[in-house]
Order: sequence, then C-alpha cells, then structure tokens
Amino acid sequence: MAAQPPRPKLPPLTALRAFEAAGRLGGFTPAARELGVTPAAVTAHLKTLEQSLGAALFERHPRGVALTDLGARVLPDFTRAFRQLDAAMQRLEGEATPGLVRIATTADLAQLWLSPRLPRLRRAGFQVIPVPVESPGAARGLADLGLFLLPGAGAEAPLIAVSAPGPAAGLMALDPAFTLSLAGAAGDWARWAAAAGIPAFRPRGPVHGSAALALEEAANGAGLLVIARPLAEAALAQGRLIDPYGIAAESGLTLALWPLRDLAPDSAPAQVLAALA
Amino acid sequence: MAAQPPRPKLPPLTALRAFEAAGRLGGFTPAARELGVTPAAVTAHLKTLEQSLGAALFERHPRGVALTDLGARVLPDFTRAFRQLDAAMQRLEGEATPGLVRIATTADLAQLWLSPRLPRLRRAGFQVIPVPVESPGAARGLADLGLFLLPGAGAEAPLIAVSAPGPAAGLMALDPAFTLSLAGAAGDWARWAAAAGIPAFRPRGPVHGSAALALEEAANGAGLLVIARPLAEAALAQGRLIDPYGIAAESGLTLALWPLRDLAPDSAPAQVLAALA
DNA sequence: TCTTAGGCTAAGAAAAACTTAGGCAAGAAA
DNA sequence: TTTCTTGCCTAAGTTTTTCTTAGCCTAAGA
Repeated sequence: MAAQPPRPKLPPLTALRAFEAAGRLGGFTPAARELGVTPAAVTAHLKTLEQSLGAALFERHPRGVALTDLGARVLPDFTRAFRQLDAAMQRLEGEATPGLVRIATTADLAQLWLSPRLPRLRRAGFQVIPVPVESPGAARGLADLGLFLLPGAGAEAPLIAVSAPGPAAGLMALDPAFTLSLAGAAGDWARWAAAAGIPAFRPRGPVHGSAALALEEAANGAGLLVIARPLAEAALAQGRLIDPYGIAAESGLTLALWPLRDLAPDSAPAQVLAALA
Repeated sequence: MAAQPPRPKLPPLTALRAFEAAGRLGGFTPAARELGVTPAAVTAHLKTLEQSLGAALFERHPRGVALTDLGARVLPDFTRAFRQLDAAMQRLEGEATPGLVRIATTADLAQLWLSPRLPRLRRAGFQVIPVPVESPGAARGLADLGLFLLPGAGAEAPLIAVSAPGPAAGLMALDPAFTLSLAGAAGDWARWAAAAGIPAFRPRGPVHGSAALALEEAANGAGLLVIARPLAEAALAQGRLIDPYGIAAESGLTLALWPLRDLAPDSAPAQVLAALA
C-alpha cells in the first residue's frame, strides 16, 4: 500500500530540534555540541528549515547568529514542546526498566568518583549507568541525575597536592619540573601554591588532558599533582597516592549531584541520589 | 569537530511518532495511513523502539495490536507532547507566511467545491492551498481547516441525479445501463432511487473512482449520475449539467468546514472560514 | 598583523527510513 | 467446512536523509 499523495511531508523533526537548540543556546556551535553533531549539520538543518518556511529564523552575523523576530516569537513554543517530549521519553525509559538510573557526568568523575561507588549500588539492585557528557547543559534529556564539579560557594571540593607514596617525595622542596598539571584547570596550581605560601610558583611539568591519566602518572612517581580532592580520594584510600603537604586550597568548585528532572519520591533515581549525597 | 562519545543517541523521534499514532489510533495500519507510510514501516519503527527500550509497548494479537500496560501508561504524555509540537509548527508556518490558509480535504472536494471559490479568496489576499488527504484524521497537523463530507444530521448535502443537458435526457425512462456510479458511494443510487419511487432500481453502468471524472463523463452524455449536490453545483451553474428529475434524496452526509486547531480570532484561517461558511 | 571564533559550502559517506513482496493466523463470510 | 479478508510480520533492496570532512570567509580581539 503506497502513500497516495506524493508525500504529505510532516514537519522535519530533526531540523526543528536543531532550531530549538540553536535558539535556546544562542548559536549553532553549542547546539551542535548538545545534539552530538558537527556545526555543519546544524547549518544545513537551519538552511532546510528556513527554505521550506520561506522566512529567516536567524540573522547571520559574521561572529555568530541571533534569532530574528519570528524566531524569537516561536522559540518558546518549541522549547516547551521538546521539553515535554524529553520528559515523556525519560518517563518511558524509566518505567520500561525499573532500577535504571542514568547519571550524566564527565569521564573523569565517572571513573574516579562514581565508579568506586557503583558496586554497592549495583548490589542494592540499581542499574546505574554513567552517561558521559561534556557539560551539564548537554545532559538535557539524557540522564536522571547530573554529577559535576560546578563553580559554587561550598568548599566541598578543595584542591590538594598528591604524589606517589615514599619517604623522599613529601620532603623535597617544590620543584617546578616535578609537577603534573591538568589541562583546563590552569588556575589550580596557582591557588594551591598561594595557600601553601609560594605565590609565585609556576609548574613546568607535563600537562594531562585526563585526570585519571594524571593520577596514574603521579602514582608512578612522575610528579606532584594538584587536583580536586574528590577525584583523588579513591587513590588516596588505596594508598596508591599520598597528600605529602596536607595543604588544601579553595578550588571555587563544588561537587554537585542533582536531579535533572522531576523525580518521583521513591523512584530508583531518587534513592540513588539519597544514597550518594 | 567530531562528537566525542560514539553517539549520544537522542530519542528516535520518528519511531516515537509512530508509537504515538499507533497507540492513539489503535493499530499499525491506521497509523501508517496517518503518517503517509506503509504499515511495514510502522512495524519496523515499533520493533526498533521496543528493542532499544527492552520492553514491549504493544501486545501482538493475530488480528491487530493492543497497548501493553506500559504503553497505555505513557501514551498520553507523548500525545500531548506531539500535539504541542504540531501546534508550534503550525504557528511557525502561519507567522512565516501571513495570509496562508491550508485546507485539508479530499481531491474531489478540492477540485469541485473549493476550487471555484478560490479566486475570490485569492483576490482578498488569502493564499489558500488545498492539502489533499484521505480522511479527516490524516489532516492532523497538516492544515488549518478541514473540509469533508461527514456523516451528520443536516440535510445540507442532498443527493441529486445529473446528466448532460438536452431535451431527450430528462424525458427518458430510467435505464440501468445509462447510469454512472461512484466507487465508495454504493448506497447513493439506492437512496436516490427510493426517493424517486423506484426502490428496486440497480444501476449497471460504469463505476468511477473520481467524482470529477464521473461528472465529466455525465457532461459528455455518458449517463445519469447520482452525486452529492455540493460536488455538482459548479457544473450545474455553468450549464454543463442539468438536474433533469429535480428529485433530491437524503445522503446522510453534511458538507462540513471546521477549524483543525485553535484559530486566533482575526487570523487568515478564521477569516477564510467565515467567508466560506 | 595575526589569530581565533563562528558560520558557510560542496562532496562524498554513513545511517535511517521506506517500499515491495510474500507469509501467517484468526475471525468473517459463504 | 472452506474461503476470504484483515492486520501484522519478515527479508531484501532502494531511496532519502543526515552527517562528516575539508576548506573558505568575515570580523573581532590580542
């Protein structure tokens, strides 16, 4: 049975989602990140949509885009609709597999903080799966809980310096070459050094992109690593690393675990949230 | 810039839409009709969806399908969400091209009833486009107004018999071979003949699938055609056809024109509705 | 001036969606 | 009973959509 009319052509859902994300986030590039595609794909979607509409949704500026009047007027409707759709999908997935809890987090937090806590939760009957995302914003509709280091008041994630255990390490004077740094955490060393009373200290050692890797290096004796304590706790507890100076600095970050959607009081996500908090 | 994780995999929107339609309409086949695809496509979507979910949404019975408990529980959420999405899309299209009015109707009504009325509306600044659909249900989200012959109380669409003008035609006794019938309107001749006082009359002439074609044939003198008056009015007004017997029978159908969504009071669709009613 | 951010385009590749064709089981019709 | 019809399923193959890669362009900021 073929469709009689050439093609009724219902609204291009994918393109609409691209529009919604781009409008809400204020650009094609962040939208692409959220959707998990390249910016070129978003460009193409918007082009299609505007063409089929016969009207522009964004003004193109050389440095970015801005919603047109029309775009701004209709965006909230789409945001609402997609939020409802996401919520419905979440509910469906939740009800389809009771006990399932998805936690959106970074790869580092998943490996270093969440992973050690999973066995206990699994034994309690929860099927916890970490969903790796780049930022809290990208978690939209993908998970029940979010776990991130966020800029925030609490001093719950202090910076500490860690190194391999052994008598020598802790006693050495600070050597700029005997350091390990994390990419994207440029200020951490400065903050810690200031707290340690050496404001002018500049690390010169290798920079790692992954906290897990940097910790591994540190455990192998490659240098002194400044890192948020929650990420190092497991290794400290195992004795693979030590905190030779015992100096903690404010990181300005808090380890936050919070619901990404409304949770039914006794649902699996709510229970896991309570268990981890 | 490639997406880091293999693929965050947002919900398969097309499959969700198939689920929603199938759930709401109570079967895969009607859903396929509404979506303008074959039933096999709907089957495949549901299979994908249920597989990725790890749970069944429909119980398969040999004669059809029924929502499972889970499916029934979540369906309303999806219906609501998609309705909102459709509404947003409608609003977007409406605002993008002011003056645009889409009327969902059958090919016959579009050609025979709507088409003659379009020039006046076009001159009034409305861009009216008929959207051909098979049934009112399939119009969901595709148009602003619906125009159909519906089973209904009013006698607004009586059946009449028409033929080519000329002295002989009207005077002839009824000849079963000198008839034209419409496919899908099996009872029409019987009703009209009953009203004419010839209850046992059975037409034997050719059967046409399209009212427009049948009217054309009748105008060419091929026979007597029983048809709902609204469809023949234009040809009668032009003198291309006559109503030789002057006998009208109840068709049980009413020509209905109604809004398929909420219309803003002074919007183009509302004005066109008022002008046509 | 150089660099960077953000978007655009074209071409080709990958993945999703759809159709066709045939099959099966149960209720309806003969 | 037998036959027909309805509604869904499966497999194979094709079309359409969606996405990525790679290179270009403009303006703002260092």
